[in-house]
Amino acid sequence: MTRLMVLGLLRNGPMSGYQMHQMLQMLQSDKWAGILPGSIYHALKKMEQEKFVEIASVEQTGNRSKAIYRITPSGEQEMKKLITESLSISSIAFPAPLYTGISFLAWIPADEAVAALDQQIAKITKDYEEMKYGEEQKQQEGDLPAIVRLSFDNMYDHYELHLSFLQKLKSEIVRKREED
Amino acid sequence: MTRLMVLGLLRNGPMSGYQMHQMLQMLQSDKWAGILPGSIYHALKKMEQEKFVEIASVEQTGNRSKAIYRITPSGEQEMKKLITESLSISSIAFPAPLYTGISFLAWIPADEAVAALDQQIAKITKDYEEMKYGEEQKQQEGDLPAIVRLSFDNMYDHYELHLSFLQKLKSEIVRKREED
DNA sequence: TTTTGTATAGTCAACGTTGAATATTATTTG
DNA sequence: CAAATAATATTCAACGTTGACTATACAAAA
Repeated sequence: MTRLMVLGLLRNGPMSGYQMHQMLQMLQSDKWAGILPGSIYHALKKMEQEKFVEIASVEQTGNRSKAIYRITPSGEQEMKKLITESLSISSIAFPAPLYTGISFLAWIPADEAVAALDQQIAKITKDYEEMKYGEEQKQQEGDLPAIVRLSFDNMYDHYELHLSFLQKLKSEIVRKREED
Repeated sequence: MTRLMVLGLLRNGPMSGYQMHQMLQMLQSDKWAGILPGSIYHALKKMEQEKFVEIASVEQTGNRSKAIYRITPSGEQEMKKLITESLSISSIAFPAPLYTGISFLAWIPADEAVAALDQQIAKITKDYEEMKYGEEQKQQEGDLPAIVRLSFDNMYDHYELHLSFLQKLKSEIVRKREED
């Protein structure tokens, strides 16, 4: 996934690893992709060996230098392969850490569980609102392509599904505590 | 997550790495947790060094031997810490590979994209049905605790949300192709 | 103008995951 | 009963991720 992201970004013109990192932050794709700088540089080094990318130039600023990478023809082939792959594999993702925690809920006091869930709810709610706000801004710069619209809506659906699940969990824990 | 799973399993009595692997498969938790044998053995070795688990005994079957691990008191403390952690961190998960593929959809022919999505739809549909079937079986062994019920329902919601998203994507790609 | 802070640009060791490989025992099939 | 197949039990090298660390350049404040 990191590899596809890197190749995809380079497909719109040469750039440095640092620029990629900045771009991912601007596009909010750090929210769902979570690609850290280290992974970008690693992917660049690796794909340079494999001849999928190459250094186009090295820009100097005083004593500091940055490497500008470019995608190669065989890199473009690889990119197409990765796109098809990423569409065909199962991308379904479950909140695995939460499920694991739930499996062993009985081993901690109900109060602690509720407090922990409240922390998560707060964090997700904040992310959700930031995303909604960030998108309203974009809305004003003309309307988005239908597919982008669909993807954003899907992200919102995920936030809503997850928040609703967390709330139900909390209620059930509280209900059960009252029961005893 | 692997660590919590391992400690949690050991909390119900000593067992071997191989038994853990089998148990995860039986509980369908391989569906959402996706913990491979290698990770289990690695976690056991690591946590043995950290004194969270220890070898309770070594069983021999002819020439082959298996190690039975047991959780230690400090392992139980660690487990509680990990439970709280897993409930408090943000567990929201997006279908990142799919989103990445979508971002670069324009670089492959629409037909290939649709074919790839169809593959994914087939796979997910199959998983979804297997899960539904597997659960009907359990249903008959008395009803499940409310929290388990909630978690299963959440898994179904995830399957349905994802399938619906994939269908919408397909439609939009087809619509756009017709448009030209 | 020096210091403080922040943006730029990247490296690297430690860590966990993956999947192929290994080796032994148990079971089925011809 | 021999051969093939499956189940048991684990190892390990290759790989990617993480996050802390380094180091330079630039801007702002004191």
